[in-house]
Amino acid sequence: MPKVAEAYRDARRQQILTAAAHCFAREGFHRTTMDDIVREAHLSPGAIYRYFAGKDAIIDAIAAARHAQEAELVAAGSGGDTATALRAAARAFILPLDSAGERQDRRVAIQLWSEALRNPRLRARARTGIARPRRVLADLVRDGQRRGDVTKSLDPDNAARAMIALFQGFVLQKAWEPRLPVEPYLATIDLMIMALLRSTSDRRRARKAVHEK
Amino acid sequence: MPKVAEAYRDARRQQILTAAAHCFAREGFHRTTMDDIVREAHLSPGAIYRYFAGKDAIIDAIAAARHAQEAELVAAGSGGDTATALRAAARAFILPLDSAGERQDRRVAIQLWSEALRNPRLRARARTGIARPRRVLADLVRDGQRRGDVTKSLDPDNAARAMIALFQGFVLQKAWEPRLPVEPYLATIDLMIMALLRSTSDRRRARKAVHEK
Amino acid sequence: MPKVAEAYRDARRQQILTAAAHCFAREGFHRTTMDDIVREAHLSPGAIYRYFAGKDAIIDAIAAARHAQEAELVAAGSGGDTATALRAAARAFILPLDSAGERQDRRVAIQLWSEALRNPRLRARARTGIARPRRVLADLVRDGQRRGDVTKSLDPDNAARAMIALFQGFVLQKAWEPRLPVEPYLATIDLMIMALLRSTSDRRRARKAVHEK
Amino acid sequence: MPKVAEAYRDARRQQILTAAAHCFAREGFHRTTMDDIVREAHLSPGAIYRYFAGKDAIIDAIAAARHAQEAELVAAGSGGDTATALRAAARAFILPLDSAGERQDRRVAIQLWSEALRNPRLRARARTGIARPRRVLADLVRDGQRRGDVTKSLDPDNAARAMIALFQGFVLQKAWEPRLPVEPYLATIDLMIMALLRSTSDRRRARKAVHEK
DNA sequence: CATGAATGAGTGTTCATTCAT
DNA sequence: GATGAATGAACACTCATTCAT
Repeated sequence: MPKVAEAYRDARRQQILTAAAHCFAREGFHRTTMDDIVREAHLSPGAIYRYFAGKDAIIDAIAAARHAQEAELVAAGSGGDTATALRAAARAFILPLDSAGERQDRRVAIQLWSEALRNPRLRARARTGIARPRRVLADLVRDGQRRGDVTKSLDPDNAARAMIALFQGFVLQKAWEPRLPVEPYLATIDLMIMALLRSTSDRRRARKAVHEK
Repeated sequence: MPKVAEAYRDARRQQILTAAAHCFAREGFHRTTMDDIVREAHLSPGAIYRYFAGKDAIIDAIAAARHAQEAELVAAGSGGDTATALRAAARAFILPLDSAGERQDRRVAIQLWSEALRNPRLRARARTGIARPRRVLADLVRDGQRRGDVTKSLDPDNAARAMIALFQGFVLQKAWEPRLPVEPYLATIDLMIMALLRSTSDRRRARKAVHEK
Repeated sequence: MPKVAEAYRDARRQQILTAAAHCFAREGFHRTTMDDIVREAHLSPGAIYRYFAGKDAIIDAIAAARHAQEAELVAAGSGGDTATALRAAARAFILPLDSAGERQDRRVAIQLWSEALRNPRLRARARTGIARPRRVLADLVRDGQRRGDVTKSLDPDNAARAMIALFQGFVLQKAWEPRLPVEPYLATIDLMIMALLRSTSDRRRARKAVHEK
Repeated sequence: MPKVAEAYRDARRQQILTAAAHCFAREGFHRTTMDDIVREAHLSPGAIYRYFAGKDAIIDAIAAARHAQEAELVAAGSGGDTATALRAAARAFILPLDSAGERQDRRVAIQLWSEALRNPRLRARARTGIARPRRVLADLVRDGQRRGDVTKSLDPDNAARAMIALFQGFVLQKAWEPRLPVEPYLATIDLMIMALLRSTSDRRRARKAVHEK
């Protein structure tokens, strides 16, 4: 396996994936023909089949790339206190939604949600793709609970699910209404995070105050 | 336009829509052929085209039915104080997700999310289908703010968006993992609602306490 | 066979034929669906099949009606000398081509020409439909030859064919260019007829003159 | 655009057109299925669609080929005196009608007449396809008039129309009765041509004779 | 390795005709 | 007789994939 050849292969693969992503975002998986991708990638049909087993393999590779990218995002939101970490995570995911590239990728992602219902491979990817962020977020909640920032009554895993849902739902809503502003939503999420944290600390403070009386 | 004939027509339409929904949930819009629907509905191709202009019209009719049904759900969650109303709404939407029928419908709904990206008619349906619940929820928040149950700093519309997102995201996660239990998630949402409300009342109480000093 | 019922039947048949002719002229045989005819005739599909065995039977009946009508036209052009009779025939056929009704019928007729190529029944109708006019015209030529108005060297049957061709070709050209004026063409045919007649009489006169010298 | 590839493409196109023409002559446009053409051309459905956008495009290409071929025929009949030129033109068009290949093409042509009624593209082709021969023939008549061979009272354009009609009508009649002999018809046309020419010269001669008296 | 012409099963849809009411 | 809902074979066309060059 010579290094050069491998780099060449990767470049070609990337070229195809980029072209395919464009087409998919524009027309959807099923309305996009292999010929569309061929044209967009400036290649020949035969060439594409040297790099991917078929249309499904391309979709799968796109899903893989997406999840890899998301894993990096998750890693970013770490360090600091609970509130800071959660808010950083929210920012990391939601702010990019206003960039054109991300918007395109998210249109594809929504289609992957749908495909995952029928395609076991994609479903597995979707599940594990979500598992990692969920674990990270749940750990953050657990940390907060240990520090006393967050109520013990909050189930870390379902809280993580909820945070992810806040993101997924907004991705969807923004895909349907691209001009939807991002900041107010982010502010709302911040408020929710703070409410969850403050409510406990307030209570603690309140309890403290009572004790001090 | 005799009553009987109209009722007959509606019954046939429903028969087709039910069959189509089954197929769509099982195989997806694009992998479902008209012939699949024909077989499932125990009809002939020609018969179907008497009632729907084509496959797209069937999908559209399913979307319309879905949104009509959802509108009813929203109406249910009204009356009582802010917390009760919000929790009722959450229950109304999330609890049914464990029933087989709803699960099937939600699989179709997720595909509609995806289709709405490219199909303007469906996108319009998606937007208006979400607009009504959003208004109801936003009004609930506004009511809470008027009563002093909810911080003024919470933007009602974006809070409503967030609550809808909490639902949409969970629909998605549950579609990928059907055995995912519903109650813990609901409990988590309850906690979030209470946090938002308590935090303000706590603060008020805290402020009061300060004044009383 | 009661008279009333028979008249009723004929009226219904005519109603269907008229509707069909409209559709055929507008859309052509093959693009016209039975449903089009049903709608245009304000009847039900079943009703039509009580009067005609099928679409082909309707086309056939239209062809029959057309040829019957043409047979009447031919009968009109009789009596008087050769030139008068021929010119009358030309007028009888060509002048109506400017009327809207005839234009519609001719559009249908041209399609019948085409159908006759494949449909033996229609071909037989086309042949016999043309046979009668041809005989009448050929007889006219023969009369002229007997009177000495027309050269003996003119084959009566082929002369008749030529006259019919002059009509058929013009029907076609006018169908493609509906605004094409009819009179100049008629004048041209008149001139051709006169030329054929004069040429022989002139020659005779010329011969006479030589003899008289 | 390499020469070889272009030649290859043209050969394939021709192969399809030939196969289609066979089918159309045999069964008519509408009774011919794409599958018939596919079988006749020894190709696959997909292959055909690489070369033609659809059935209509094939019909259109056949019409184009036909008119191109006809344009060549017209060019042939030139030079010499009026009578010779006209008779040559008549021969060029009518004599081939006895060959099997031409007979097949004419069956298709008659269907094109019919299609042209509803298909604007084909109608345009029919009109311009006839316009050129008409101009050539009209010019011939005009030349004759200038030389004094033809009466000034003959309208050149309508005379040309008449000659074309003589051809079109005969094409039709021969399509219905393939055994119809060609020569007697040609002889009849010759006589008509000579009558038109002689009548004027005779008259001139007659006038001369009167003057000489 | 690359090309792109060819494949052919499969798609959504139509429409002449039938027949229970 | 009349209706019009239902039939289902047939159609034009598509497109993921292959493979000779």
